[in-house]
Amino acid sequence: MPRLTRAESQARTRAHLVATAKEMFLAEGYSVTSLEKVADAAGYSKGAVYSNFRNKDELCLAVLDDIHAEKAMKIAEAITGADTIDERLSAFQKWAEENIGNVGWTALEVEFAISARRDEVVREELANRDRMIRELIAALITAQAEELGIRLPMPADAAATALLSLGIGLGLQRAIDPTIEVTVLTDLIRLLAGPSK
Amino acid sequence: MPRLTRAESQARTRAHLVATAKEMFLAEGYSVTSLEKVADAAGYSKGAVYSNFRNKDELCLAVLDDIHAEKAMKIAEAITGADTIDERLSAFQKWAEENIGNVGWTALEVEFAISARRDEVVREELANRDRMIRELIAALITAQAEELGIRLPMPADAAATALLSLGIGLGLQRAIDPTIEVTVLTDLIRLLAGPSK
DNA sequence: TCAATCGGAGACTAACAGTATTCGAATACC
DNA sequence: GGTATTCGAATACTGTTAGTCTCCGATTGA
Repeated sequence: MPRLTRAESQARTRAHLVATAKEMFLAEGYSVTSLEKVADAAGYSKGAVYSNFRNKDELCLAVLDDIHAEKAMKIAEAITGADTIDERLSAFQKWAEENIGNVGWTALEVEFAISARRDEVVREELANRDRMIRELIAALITAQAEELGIRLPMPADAAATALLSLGIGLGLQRAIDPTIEVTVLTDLIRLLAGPSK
Repeated sequence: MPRLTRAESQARTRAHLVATAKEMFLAEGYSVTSLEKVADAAGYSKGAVYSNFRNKDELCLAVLDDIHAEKAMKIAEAITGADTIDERLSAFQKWAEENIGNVGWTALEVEFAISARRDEVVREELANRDRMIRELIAALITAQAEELGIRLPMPADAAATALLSLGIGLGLQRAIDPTIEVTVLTDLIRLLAGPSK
């Protein structure tokens, strides 16, 4: 175990806190998970949290960044391995079942968004992230439609908004009633892809 | 001013509290609105709240009941006054802009759902309400489709789930970024109605 | 008229986010 | 290499909140 410099040591602390917070936020929820519990579970005190993050919201933003990076990797993997429409659809459906279907994620995103929406800085930050995701989805849709020779029944940005909204709404309802099926997502995609059997 | 019986007096207190809480929850949010502020604003003390409601969640459920009754009236009005598809669509769009578009409502529903989901009793209650709304929407869709001679591209219950999810997701994103358009909702309905242009 | 009841008041507790202060070890300077 | 400084982390503290408990006084029923 090599001796750590102050910067390295702090980075390690920060990473520990983010990892622990991620686990607890996803499992228990944002508001019910106190900073003290997170600090305890990670083996530190509240002081460690507040010298690494301005407040609880900043910690959660770091956690969400971590989650997003992970999700982006997974979805990229899922798509690159498929060529036909049907293969891509089933790859997407599998991803959706594991992610939208897994209640914790959407719940955390939504709980944080709702609780932080009164903070103008965080609200704007979240709005930007949301816009970027919608643009990314729209680009993806356009590319897929072009490649597969599909004529979309609505503008790509509207379709992207619809798809993202649907994902959020579904994930949220599943947090209340996990028996709701995720398949509606692929139903909508099929509908967008048109009557191509 | 006639002398009130004890029961009447309590009912009045309860109604005052619900009305005040409704206003404040919608304007400020659920978690940031303390019971003491609600009680104060209504001209009572916390004791009044706790002798009329088991806890904060119960008060919020009463508020949501109140809101739902109001919304149901409005949507019924909107629909009954229209005969053609286009009239109904624009009536619905108007309703959507005033309701989904008005950020407070969705935000309150979602904030409460997320915060109360750990309470098994409330969670089940919310799940039932959600199921009933989906069934109601599904019935509405079926009736409309039949009346207008439309063949739905997916089962009515899936369409209902999609529509509700879309509404929730849209309202939620609008709580973060109010520039997002509500029109996607009617886009989806047109898509469900098929190429009947 | 008087006793029982119960809606509501208000003091209290525990848990929380966030702040202020302090401690000690890694750093930088001499 | 010793000493002063810096700064990450610990800890004691504050203000606010949901929820509890006790008490008061007005309505009720006899």
